[in-house]
Amino acid sequence: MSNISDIIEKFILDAIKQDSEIDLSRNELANFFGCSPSQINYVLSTRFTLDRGFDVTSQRGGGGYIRLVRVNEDSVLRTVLNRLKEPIDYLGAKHILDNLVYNNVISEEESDILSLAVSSKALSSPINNENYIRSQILRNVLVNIKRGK
Amino acid sequence: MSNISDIIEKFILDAIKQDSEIDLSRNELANFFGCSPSQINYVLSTRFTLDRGFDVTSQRGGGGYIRLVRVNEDSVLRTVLNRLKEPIDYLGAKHILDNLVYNNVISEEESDILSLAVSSKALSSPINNENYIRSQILRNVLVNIKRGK
DNA sequence: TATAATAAAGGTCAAAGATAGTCAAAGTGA
DNA sequence: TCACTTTGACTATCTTTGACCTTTATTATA
Repeated sequence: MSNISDIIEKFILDAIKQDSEIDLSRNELANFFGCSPSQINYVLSTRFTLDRGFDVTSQRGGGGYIRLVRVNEDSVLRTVLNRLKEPIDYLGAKHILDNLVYNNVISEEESDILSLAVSSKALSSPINNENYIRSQILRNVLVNIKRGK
Repeated sequence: MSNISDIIEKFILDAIKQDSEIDLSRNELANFFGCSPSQINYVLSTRFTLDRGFDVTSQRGGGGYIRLVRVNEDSVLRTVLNRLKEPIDYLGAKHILDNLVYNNVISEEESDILSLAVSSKALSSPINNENYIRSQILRNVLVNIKRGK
């Protein structure tokens, strides 16, 4: 039970008990616990996952940080998230969105935007390039959102 | 966190909150914040871009200045759609979304959703499969959507 | 007055610094 | 053995600085 990862996990869990969002310094933590910095990544990636209700973002460079956010868990949402571990086609996604609107998890406007964002037109791409797909999604949403208003 | 660039950014944002156009002195600013003058250029070029709705002009020589202007609302969407003909990284997208919110083209909620939808986490993918990316996007959005501000 | 020198801005870019991320290999314990 | 942990070398990203460059205004001088 006394492996460093568990100890670090407890430490972080304790820190995020009060606030639902905290900023960590990878190097400071590693230093504090006398471990390698990548150990912090290990702890985060094995214990602070989406499945367990955590979201991690970070920034490098001077003043960099690791931001940990505790995510809300709702039973409808949990079911949906489970389904979304698998690939899903547009129609399936649409059904899920309708369902979420019905259950007041998201609003109709939010659903509209999301369905544009995940339409085939937005996502089908000859090349697997993140930046390329990103601009395609935004373009698709923005072009169509104007029509709707 | 505490990197000077963020602090300077806040300072300038605050200054331009009242007037939609301000003149800055590079040297004075650098002096005030105790940083190198070129740091000011760094802040301007990374944070006060056209994508974010700012236009920067300047004059050298005695009595020189840096003029910051918020761009005209009408041209915003056109500029953005034009920009989106090219691939775009996450930070660029975020800037565009902020700008669209500022100009009332989309709401803050819509921006929040979209920025989750096009985050690196949502889009980075080992395989170029539409359905796979779709579920990833939705998952990423839904997991984070409930954190009320 | 016209021109040349100097001063007073701001611009550029590459290197150094400061973080964080990745991945594979080695270690550990049930 | 096998899964989990730990480490370190290498990579990626963002920030900060400084040396050198360009432009413009002002002052000195022929």
